[in-house]
Amino acid sequence: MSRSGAELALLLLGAYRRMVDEVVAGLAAQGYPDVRPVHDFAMRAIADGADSASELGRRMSVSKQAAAKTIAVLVERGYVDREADPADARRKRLDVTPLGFEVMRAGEALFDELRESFAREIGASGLASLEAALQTLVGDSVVRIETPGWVAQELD
Amino acid sequence: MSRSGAELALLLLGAYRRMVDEVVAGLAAQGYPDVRPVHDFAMRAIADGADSASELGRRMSVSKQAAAKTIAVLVERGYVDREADPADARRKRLDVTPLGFEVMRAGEALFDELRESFAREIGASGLASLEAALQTLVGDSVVRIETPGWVAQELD
DNA sequence: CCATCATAGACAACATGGTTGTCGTTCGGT
DNA sequence: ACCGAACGACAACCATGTTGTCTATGATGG
Repeated sequence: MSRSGAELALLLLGAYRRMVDEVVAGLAAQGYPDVRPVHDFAMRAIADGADSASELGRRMSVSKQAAAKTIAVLVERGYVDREADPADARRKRLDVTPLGFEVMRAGEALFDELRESFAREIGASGLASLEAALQTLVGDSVVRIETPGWVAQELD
Repeated sequence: MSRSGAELALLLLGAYRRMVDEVVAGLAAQGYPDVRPVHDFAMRAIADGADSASELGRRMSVSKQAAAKTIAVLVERGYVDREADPADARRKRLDVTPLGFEVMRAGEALFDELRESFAREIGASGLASLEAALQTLVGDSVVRIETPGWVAQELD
């Protein structure tokens, strides 16, 4: 084996960074500046039913305080709406705004374009085996991230 | 195409995180707590001739101030030595200590073990195609990171 | 020889994205 | 009616980066 394990890690990180950097740059070019991956991720979770900061924190495996900071950014940019929950005075209900959905759609489109350009570079079958290999290696951890019935962690 | 571009990005990130998390945990178990990837990277650069904070910053594409903070951590933990440069009173010469080399060796071994366990999971040929595909996708960006004759950027 | 410019590093302020801990308020189950 | 659990707010802190400013030193060219 000529390649080292550390190089493999750098390759994985490099490929991820290439995707994320291009999508962030693409969104910025479309008038959505400074949209970080965590913002997109949080909006998806909110759209998917995480309607409170505590719930969002559980889904993203971060503390509710960290989730609240992310939410504050999204609210400030108009991507998420935050209003009192009539049914529970402790909660502030969260909703993704039309603008937020715009960003999510634009991000998805950019990611998909990027994936298609990958397919052109390494071939459709090459991409399929790449994804299959990665799926085997990461096991179900990606699935776990997207599982709606999130397993609550020890945070808070 | 059933899979989305965003999922591909998550897979790449997940695989990277799996490697890094296991190596960090392994190093901690061997008595090197809190060694972050950036620490290993910085030590490699220092061992490779980046003997000042400014030079290290250039090689890692971060500001010299950020490099100096990383160096401060490494010095405090005894992984790097820092002493006045007799030939240039502005500089503080950097050297990786024997303890630092121990950490680097341990990290390499853990990364290589992990890569071998990947080979068991997806086969040696599967790993080879994975690496080839990633190399194609990232282009020369990884090479650029390791290039000794680093292209100075606009930082500072 | 010396004026000027570039560089090294120290220090401060700040941003981002996390963490813990504490607290008041509200909800819900016994 | 109570008490525990949960929500959100607030503060303090950490890690890792950024700028910007400053001093000391080195290098270069007239």
